[in-house]
Amino acid sequence: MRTYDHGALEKKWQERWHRDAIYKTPDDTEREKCYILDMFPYPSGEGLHIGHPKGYVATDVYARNRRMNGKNVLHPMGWDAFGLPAENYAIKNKMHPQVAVRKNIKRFKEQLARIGFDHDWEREVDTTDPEYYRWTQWIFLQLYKKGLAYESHEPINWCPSCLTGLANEDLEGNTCERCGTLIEKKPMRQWVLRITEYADRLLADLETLPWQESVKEMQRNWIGRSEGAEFDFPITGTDEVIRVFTTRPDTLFGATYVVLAPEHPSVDRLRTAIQNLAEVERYRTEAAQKTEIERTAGTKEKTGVLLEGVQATNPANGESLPVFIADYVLSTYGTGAIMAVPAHDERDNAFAKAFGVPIRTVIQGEGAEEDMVYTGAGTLVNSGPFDGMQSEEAKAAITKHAHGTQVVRYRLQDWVFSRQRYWGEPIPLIHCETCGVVPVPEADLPVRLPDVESYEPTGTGESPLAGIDEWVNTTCPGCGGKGMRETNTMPQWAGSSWYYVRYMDPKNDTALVDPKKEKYWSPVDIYVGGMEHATRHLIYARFWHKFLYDIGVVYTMEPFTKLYTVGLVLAEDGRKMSKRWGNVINPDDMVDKVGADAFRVYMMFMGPFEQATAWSIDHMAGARRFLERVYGLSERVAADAESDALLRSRTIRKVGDDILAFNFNTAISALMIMVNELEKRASVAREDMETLLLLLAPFAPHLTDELWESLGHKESIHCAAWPAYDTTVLEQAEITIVVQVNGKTRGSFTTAQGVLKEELISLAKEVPSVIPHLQGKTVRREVVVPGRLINFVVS
RNA sequence: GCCGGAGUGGCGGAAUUGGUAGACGCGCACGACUCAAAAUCGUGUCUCGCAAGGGGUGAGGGUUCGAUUCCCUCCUCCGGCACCA
Repeated sequence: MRTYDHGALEKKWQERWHRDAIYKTPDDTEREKCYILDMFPYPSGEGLHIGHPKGYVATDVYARNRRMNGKNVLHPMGWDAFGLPAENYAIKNKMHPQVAVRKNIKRFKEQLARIGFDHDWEREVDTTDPEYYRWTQWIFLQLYKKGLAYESHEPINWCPSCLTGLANEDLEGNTCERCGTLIEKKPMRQWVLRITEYADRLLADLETLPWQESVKEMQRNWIGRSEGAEFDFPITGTDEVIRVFTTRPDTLFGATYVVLAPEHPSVDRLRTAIQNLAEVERYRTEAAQKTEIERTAGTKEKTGVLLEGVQATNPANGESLPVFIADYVLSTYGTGAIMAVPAHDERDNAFAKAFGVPIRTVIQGEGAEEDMVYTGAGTLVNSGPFDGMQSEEAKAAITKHAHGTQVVRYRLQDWVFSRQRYWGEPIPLIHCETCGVVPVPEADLPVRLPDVESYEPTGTGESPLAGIDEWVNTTCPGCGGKGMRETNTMPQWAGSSWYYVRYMDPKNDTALVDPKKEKYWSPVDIYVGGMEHATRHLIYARFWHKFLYDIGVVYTMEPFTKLYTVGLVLAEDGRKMSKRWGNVINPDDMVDKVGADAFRVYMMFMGPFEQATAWSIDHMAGARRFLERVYGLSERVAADAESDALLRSRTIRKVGDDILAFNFNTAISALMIMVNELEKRASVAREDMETLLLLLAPFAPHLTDELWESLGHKESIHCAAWPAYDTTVLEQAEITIVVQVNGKTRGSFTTAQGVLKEELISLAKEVPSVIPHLQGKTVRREVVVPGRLINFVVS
């Protein structure tokens, strides 16, 4: 008996697949395509994490199955290599980030190769390759030209540890997602993308996507749509008008004061009217520094300052109202100003009680309790001509009456797109004293990232690029005069926002993508990656895709049709893997131990793909044992063995359906059942064995190719056709009918399919274990479920 | 607080539209092989009961001939958003 030496066997097949280029993406566009994509990895210095291969094995299995089914498969891989970790790694190890990235990519590739993936490496992309980021810059220029990229000096999130500005999406609460440091608000010059312009489409088109509900819901929450109205509250004795946003125009008569966010620009314009200016300024300064910390501490205690001498007029009833500034009103949401209705809003209520402002009930609702702030809808009271009206109706009526405007507001904020760090795509703009901001001509792209002596962030609000005079100083493309290059770089999320397009046409140097190729391959049919990208990468990519659609570069509204999120691989102790716990599992060690095939089979068998599951060395050993048994079976193949068409057909159907539905664990279970069956026999029919190998090939590509060859095949099993199941055989198979009496199972019998109801009933009554339960009883009802069961209701 | 997802043996987990709960694997027990062990193979493995039979899918109610699946109330865990007006 031969031995299953996975080391030598896997090496042999990996080399042969490479030699024969069997995974090369076909050029012809006649056949049906399948574009299956992994979220490409960040090539960190740590090497491959165990979570990576789980997703990659799934797409690999799927891709192999599709290829065997005759589809043109695009299953590429690449590197998302710009960004902070590479830069920090480079700083720490005193090497150029590009050198560090190349080194890490090499390591990742070796690790991936050992697991036997079917990626087409001719289409590899690397976001740090100037030929790649040339097009990232090109997209930025198009955004700029359409007015969707703008320069701003607003206060933004600043990480005092990473020394860069961040987008809202880069925060975890009030801390930096990367390093956990508390975020500060810092006014600085920055480039911002107008993603809010696409908020409505990003939200609406979610409905067209067959994604899992949780991801869609996360995006809905992130975008945060609310319908309401805006009203103008004029300030007495000035030209100033405060515009407020509310979702409850029906409560307008209950407004007893107005609150502005501390940063609200009206405060500056009202300086002469404000009698307690010193106090106001003190509060504003405090708020600017303290807000974030206080919010983290979780105190909801209301603070604020009355603007003495300032009165606002309620547009509904002409009432004169006091005006406050308070940090519970956010400058970034709505208009940065609210009308406060303490009777029907928890926060306004708390503030009003703390500051002694009157509280006026204007809504009476069912279930309203004493001492509780009623925030529901109801019947209007104390609302002049609108008394007695219902909330819904009153919203429109009062909006009209008080000359308000119906508006829709989003929680989503524009995408802060500049980073004050070295390792990113340079933003392709030039500042000129006469022409202002001028885009770099497209012919001059890429604007290459120059070498620099120190990659360390400066912390000054400028990137290290600002220190390279010979790079910064250039000629203005507009007037030919003196120009200075933009020194901010793009965030890590830029390159990953369109890479799936590049794979379709990776070598194109005259256009972002050849329209013919884009039309053929787009959209991505299956996209697989981590849940953590739900409100970042997946929103950014959808935004850029819609923009590319608008400018006619791509032809679909959405980039990714199906989305599967990889469930976390936990450590054996059930906790997250972490160096701190010392419970990290290294994929290389596992592959050494049991081989890539057993590793792959285990990863797919460990549980439902999208669910978090703890690693188990024992369970992985079980996967290895399973493959040993397949190996053993192959030595029992005999010409005179009886084949089992029913077993084959059942397994073919189950495995095929399960792979397409991403139910890999039950697919493997079906293969195990087949092996169990075949093992009962003294010898195995060639046809049965070949079917087993074909079905197992996507999961265990090396072993199956070896055994396939040993059966005399010259061509790789991965170029063979997926077997078809025989419908007739399945239809002619006997089925088991369960017999119940009063809903309790009392027996079963087997019969041919399609037997008439009457005959089934008489067969059921004759089942020995059923007879005693019917004796002396009257059958009141006979429930017959075709092909499944019969239930006698007796008394 | 709002929203989404999930609770099934000792463990990972299976169960078409409501139709034999616990497939498959791990572990464990016993047996075979062995001087012995490992490996391998065989048998058993939700629970109470000698058995017939009863109970059982987080808890309690309901609908139904029949509920892990549908409805109501509640508990627990995971994830997202959260002073968003």
